[in-house]
Amino acid sequence: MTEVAETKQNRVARRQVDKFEARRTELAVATLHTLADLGYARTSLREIAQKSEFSHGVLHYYFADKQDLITRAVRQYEAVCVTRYDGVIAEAAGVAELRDGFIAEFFASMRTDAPLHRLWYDLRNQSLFEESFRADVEEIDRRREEMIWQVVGRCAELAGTRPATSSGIAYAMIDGIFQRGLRLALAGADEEIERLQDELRQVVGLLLEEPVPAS
Amino acid sequence: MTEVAETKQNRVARRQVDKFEARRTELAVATLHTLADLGYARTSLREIAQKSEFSHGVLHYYFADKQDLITRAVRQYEAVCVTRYDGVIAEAAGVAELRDGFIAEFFASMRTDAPLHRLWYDLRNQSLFEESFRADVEEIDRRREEMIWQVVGRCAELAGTRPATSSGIAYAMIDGIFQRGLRLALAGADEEIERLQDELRQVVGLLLEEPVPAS
DNA sequence: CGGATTTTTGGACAGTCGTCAAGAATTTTT
DNA sequence: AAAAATTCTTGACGACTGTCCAAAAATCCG
Repeated sequence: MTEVAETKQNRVARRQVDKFEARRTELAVATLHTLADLGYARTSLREIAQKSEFSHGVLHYYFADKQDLITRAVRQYEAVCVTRYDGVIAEAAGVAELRDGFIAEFFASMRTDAPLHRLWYDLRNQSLFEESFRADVEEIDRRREEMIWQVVGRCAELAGTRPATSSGIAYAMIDGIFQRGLRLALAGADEEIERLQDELRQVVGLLLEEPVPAS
Repeated sequence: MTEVAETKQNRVARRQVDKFEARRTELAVATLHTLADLGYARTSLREIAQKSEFSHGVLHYYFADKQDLITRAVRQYEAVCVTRYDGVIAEAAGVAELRDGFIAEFFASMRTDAPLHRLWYDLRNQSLFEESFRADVEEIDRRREEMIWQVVGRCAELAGTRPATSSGIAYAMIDGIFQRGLRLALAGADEEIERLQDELRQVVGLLLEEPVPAS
């Protein structure tokens, strides 16, 4: 009996926990949108609440403080951001296909999720001033580097050669290009983006060593 | 007589204007230091005044509002930042010398002026959220791109070849590498910086086309 | 249904912010 | 040295912030 009662209690407890967690992610999503719209400096709890369907007081029912809420939102972002090229990597059969698929995805997300990306760079920079996010930001940055490195590594594999640079440098350069594209996208400079896209194709070439001719 | 009196008035007026301008730059410097220390989000007028020898009220005597003050500080930054490689470019006699001089300067300023650089990236990102700085930021970014392009161009010249990329891409990639180095520097990861420095030498090579052998 | 629990609201709080203005302090001019 | 113009300080203002809490509302459960 006790056991049955306990499992029942457990079931109830679990359901409540799930509900609680669901609302937490719901509010974290609203937070992410607000941050993407206004930037870190201008985002207040009342603005966040206004983007959700609740009042500002509820945020302290589900989160300890603003820090806690934003940290959660940042982790939410990670899930979205780091699996972007997995499909292309798995499916592409040749270097050219992988390169072009990667670039297509690269620029598509640059345009579609522009506000979210500018938030990422905002938070990464913010973490250079405050300790608080640093751990999470560094974790996400590591994942992003891995992601890029998988693309470059697979490219090299398909081309029968090796990457010309280290993982860190490759990521740094491609990230720099992404930032530039993002700024162009937010400025609406479409034709310049076209040019950038063409040039990125060449850069991917630079990142691979010349294949050694079979002796 | 009237003319003499006028020139005297003019002299007085000019002296007052100069004094006024001198204090403005003095306060703009204090603003720049505060921004570099705290970041844009945390910088308040009272904090700025505390870093100067005046009280917070004086800021509104010399500047219309916070916007005005920060804009002035940003322009102050530009003057410091954009002439960094001029000496090396002018003096270097060969590719290797220019490349190594550039890289030395690159990493020296990354370490010495780390707080100022993280501020630059903070403001550049901030301008993606607010209209206000955008014009000034874009102007500075253009100057930075030119600066890098002069280095790459001169390298190519000395090597008897051409740059392998456009100005925009070269800047984007090198800027990405700088940001990575900056993050490492602020984290105190000295040995990783060493590695990055070595790798940058190779990257500069990648930015130049292979010299065409004389036919 | 009716009591217990969870969830949500909306206002109050202490603090900080940018801005401003009245007047003290200082410098300049006569 | 007196008068005039300037530079600077100080305190106040309204608005906004994160946080907290009492009470209303909604939900759950016997």
